[in-house]
Amino acid sequence: MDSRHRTVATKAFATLREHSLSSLAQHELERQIISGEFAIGAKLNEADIATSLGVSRGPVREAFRALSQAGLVRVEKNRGVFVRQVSLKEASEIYEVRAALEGLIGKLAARRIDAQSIEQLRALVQKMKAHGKPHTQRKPEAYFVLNVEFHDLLARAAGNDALLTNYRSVVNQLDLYRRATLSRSTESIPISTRDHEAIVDAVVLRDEALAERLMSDHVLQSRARLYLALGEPAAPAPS
Amino acid sequence: MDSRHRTVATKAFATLREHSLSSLAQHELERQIISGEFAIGAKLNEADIATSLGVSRGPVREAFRALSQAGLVRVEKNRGVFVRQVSLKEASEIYEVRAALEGLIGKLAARRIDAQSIEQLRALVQKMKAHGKPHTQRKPEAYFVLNVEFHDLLARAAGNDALLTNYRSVVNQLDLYRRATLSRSTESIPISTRDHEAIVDAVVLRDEALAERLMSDHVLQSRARLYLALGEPAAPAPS
DNA sequence: ATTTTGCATTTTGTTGACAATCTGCAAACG
DNA sequence: CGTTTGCAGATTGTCAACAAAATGCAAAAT
Repeated sequence: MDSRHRTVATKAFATLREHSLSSLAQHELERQIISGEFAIGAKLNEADIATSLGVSRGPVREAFRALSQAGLVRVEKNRGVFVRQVSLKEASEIYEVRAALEGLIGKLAARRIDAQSIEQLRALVQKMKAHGKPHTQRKPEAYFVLNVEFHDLLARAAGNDALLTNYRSVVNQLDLYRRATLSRSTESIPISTRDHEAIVDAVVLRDEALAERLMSDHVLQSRARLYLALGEPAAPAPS
Repeated sequence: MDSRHRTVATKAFATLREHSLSSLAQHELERQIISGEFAIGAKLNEADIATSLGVSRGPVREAFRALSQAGLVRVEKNRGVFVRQVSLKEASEIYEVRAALEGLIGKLAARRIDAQSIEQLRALVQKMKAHGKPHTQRKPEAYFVLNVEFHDLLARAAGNDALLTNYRSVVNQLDLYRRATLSRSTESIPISTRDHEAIVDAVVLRDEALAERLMSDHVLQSRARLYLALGEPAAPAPS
């Protein structure tokens, strides 16, 4: 037997041994929702999804329940499951929660980040800087990915699993709103990059209070830019 | 037919019309877990629970998935579902997240609380004060309930649904730890009551920064008292 | 022409049955 | 005596069938 094939088979075998079909379905659906393979508000048909995943409806229904609790889908009894629509008001509220969590991430990362993570942060900031230069016209989508990685790296560096879990859940829900409004491009790359450099500096200097404030403000400024881009009359009252 | 019976039947009918058996099972199991009807770490047998709820195993399995996402149970493939055990380390991390959320709750409540909620807050504080007086020996359990209501009332007054949802989830998970260690009595009623009065004052005066700081510190002091009661050598480094 | 009614189809909700896995214990083995 | 092996029972994982509800559409009624 070809060892390459045997390896693949072994991996699939190991995966099925430790994960149930429900959890596989849950993670695959989460990936598809976040990556945009389902439209916002789209109806998720149990039978179709079960067929496409090669399982029966039971595991799919279980996955739906978990995704509902995670805030990624909305369940209507006897009507179906839909990719969650996040309204502007909801997004604004979620941004406030995210700002509080990111503040804590900044504070804890400044306290606990290690040398390797600092290097990775700096490398990410350099890559993002390149995207800000006008002559190098690259995809804004690529910048968005780098930005997500920057924030997730800091969240991991904070060394608090409960915080990391809550943070990721909140970010996922905000992504639903961003996708619905195609407002990823409201990111102002030069401003965002300046923020990121200041944050890295504060973290490296172990200035917990500064890192906390910079992170929180960074998120609230994102929210403000969002309102501005939408031409909304007024953002929520400033703090 | 007795109108009293008809009313009961109508209510049950209406409930079944809008809620699926899975969501009913989910909420009932959540109630039982939080109220302590299941021991911490206890194994939840699908068939037994299905029988006791009068449904089949399907809806129970769906409820388990949601509860797992909510952090109330732990699922082990082919082994079963268990009431989540929260370790001291995890509890400490969750406390940090809660402090950040409560800080935001304080800030937003100071901004938006209405007169009625203020009255309810003050009534709760008065009730809690009565429990602190030595001559009136009442159950510490009763104080615990009032304390929960105080914090939940403030969380509602913050006027941010995403914040409220996250807050309640975090509090539920901390309750699992408190129950495991029987550490509800580590609450120092006089200190806690002084904190509460100061918080209400700050909120009523619309001092957002002060309310934010008081709420956050209040939670972190609870965590510190927890470490003290356990005789742990050192709480995490102060901020 | 618009609304309403009734029916066929589709989709979801729930259940019971079957397959796969784990657990506990006892017998066999070294 | 301790370890291993091999059942037998119990429990979980998955599936397919049935029941209940919603949807879409066409025919009938106003």
